[in-house]
Amino acid sequence: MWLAGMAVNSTSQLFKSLLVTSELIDGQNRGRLASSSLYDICTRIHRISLGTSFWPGEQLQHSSFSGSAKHEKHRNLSLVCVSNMREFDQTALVSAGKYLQNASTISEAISLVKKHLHQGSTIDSYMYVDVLQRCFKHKDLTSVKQVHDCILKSGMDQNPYVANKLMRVYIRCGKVQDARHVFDKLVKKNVFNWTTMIGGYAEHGRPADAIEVYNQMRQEGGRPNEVTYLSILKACACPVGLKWGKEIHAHISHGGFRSDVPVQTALVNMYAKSGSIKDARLVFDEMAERNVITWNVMIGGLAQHGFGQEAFSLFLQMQEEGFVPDSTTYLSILTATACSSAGALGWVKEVHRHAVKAGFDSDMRVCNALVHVYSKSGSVDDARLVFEGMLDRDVISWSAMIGGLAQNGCGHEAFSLFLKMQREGVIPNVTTYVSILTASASAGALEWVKQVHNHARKAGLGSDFRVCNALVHMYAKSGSIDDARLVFDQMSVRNVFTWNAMIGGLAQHGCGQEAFSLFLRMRREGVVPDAITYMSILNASASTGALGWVKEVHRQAVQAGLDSDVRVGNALVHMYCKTGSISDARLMFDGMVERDVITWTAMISGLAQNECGQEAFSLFLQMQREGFIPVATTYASILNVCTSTGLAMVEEI
DNA sequence: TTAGGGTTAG
Repeated sequence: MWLAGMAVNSTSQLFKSLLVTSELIDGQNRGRLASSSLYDICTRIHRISLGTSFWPGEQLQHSSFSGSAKHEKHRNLSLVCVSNMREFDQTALVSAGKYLQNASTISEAISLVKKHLHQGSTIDSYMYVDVLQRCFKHKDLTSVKQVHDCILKSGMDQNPYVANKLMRVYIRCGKVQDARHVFDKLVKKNVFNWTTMIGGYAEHGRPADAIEVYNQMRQEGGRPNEVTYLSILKACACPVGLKWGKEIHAHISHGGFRSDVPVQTALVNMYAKSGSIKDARLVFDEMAERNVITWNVMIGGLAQHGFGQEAFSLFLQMQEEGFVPDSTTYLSILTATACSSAGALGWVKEVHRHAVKAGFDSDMRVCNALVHVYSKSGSVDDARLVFEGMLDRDVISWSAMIGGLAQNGCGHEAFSLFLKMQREGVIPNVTTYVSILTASASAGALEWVKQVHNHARKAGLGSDFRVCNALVHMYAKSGSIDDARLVFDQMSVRNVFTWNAMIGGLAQHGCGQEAFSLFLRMRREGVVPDAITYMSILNASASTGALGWVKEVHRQAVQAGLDSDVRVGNALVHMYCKTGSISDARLMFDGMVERDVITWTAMISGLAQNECGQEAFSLFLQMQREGFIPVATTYASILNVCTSTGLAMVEEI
């Protein structure tokens, strides 16, 4: 038996060799011993005596072994070592990684690990990291569990590398709780372990847990590094994360990371995603150095907040400053929200021109975004042009085009494309079905809705609640309230959207009583109504004409705190007018904090229909004084007043 | 060996 180049035949020799080994391990001599042997020895010593983290530099200090052999701790150490050394052979000293080189599959690698374990040979951290990396690649949870079992059996669960890789794999497989379990069991945690756990929570949208770990790290004296900050900032990049994000910002400033470009970029991103675009811009403007990612984050943040024009200016500015936009820059600027703003089409075309010039017109993701954005900004022709020019298309391309057509009143064409995509071998997913089923109502839609429903059933998506929600909505919209009800009744999981779609559908079909009873059932089943529910149920009152119902729903909306929602308010004004209580309508109208053109039109037409022509006309003037632009319905209402009463205001209008 | 800032359909 050889250890650190010495023959080991007795307890005393073993102990001597351990002393030499520890010297070799220590400091600059570390390199003299083959690393595989070193780790093998360390693993054994660790298993025997230390029970905590075993990084040689930390645990196997020279001094740990330099005391008298008579010392009980060392004596025990030696004795246990001896018993384990019986199983110790030269082959185990060969780097474990080499064993796995021949394993082509995960199961082969695991079999080798198990064989090793069974023979009592040492499995070093490299071997575990190697096999765990294979599990990571394939997101193979069953294999991870088997490897974890081996790790526990060989006592390697305290190895920081092994534990860290194990945590990462669990996180990748969606088992954050299992990662947390490994993490909690770690007696000594290094910055990698802390960061991995924080990053895991960030990846799974759990900011509160990430913050808890981050705070624990600081309390226990851990020092976050730049990667820790990147991870915790990612976790806080959501609306609830803002308050914590601000605290971390202060830690970063005090911790000397003010000029770290990735950390500062992550700060910009955190502020943008948590809703404080002003703070994002502040950090961005103060940065002395930036890179393409920094620009992309700021541009994307502005675009998502609806500041399309500003995003576009920044896009030009970055190029003036010598930065070359990449595909992400184009994706960031072409985000949906930005393009819903008025006048977006102009600069979308401008971005498109830039993308063509820069050669990104063949990038599938950029083209997908363009199809989406053109559809959103109302130019389905441009969307079609981009789509047709694409050499490669994935399910996103097809879904974006289908959704764009559906929303722009081309339901039939959307359906044809839906059939074509399948002919070309692309399998529709939930989004494709939802996209096509959110089409605007059109004549003859029912037939193809039924066919889409059939396809969904065949694809095994017939009971997916997102698809069913869209089906309820679309059946109701295309005229078959019975089919909508059939889908609704067969659903095992329903959310507020499901109830809203059904209640809204019934309301539109003049089934007020049925809508009301469904509204009551929804509440009995513990589903909390939202603004849309109240809006729908108020519309249902139109068919019942019952003022009592409107007042009751109004009372409940107040209780739920939703009466201040402009959509609910509009429906209340409208319904009070419809049921003949113009005084209640006016009371509601006057008390509204926020009004839009619909509010004004509802009140004006209510007054007009209830023979209050003069009042309607003065409200019509007031509306314009307050900066609201009347729409066709507003004019129709007010012109009705003029014709019926003979008021000489027509010219003024 | 172990952690890592931005990214398209609904």
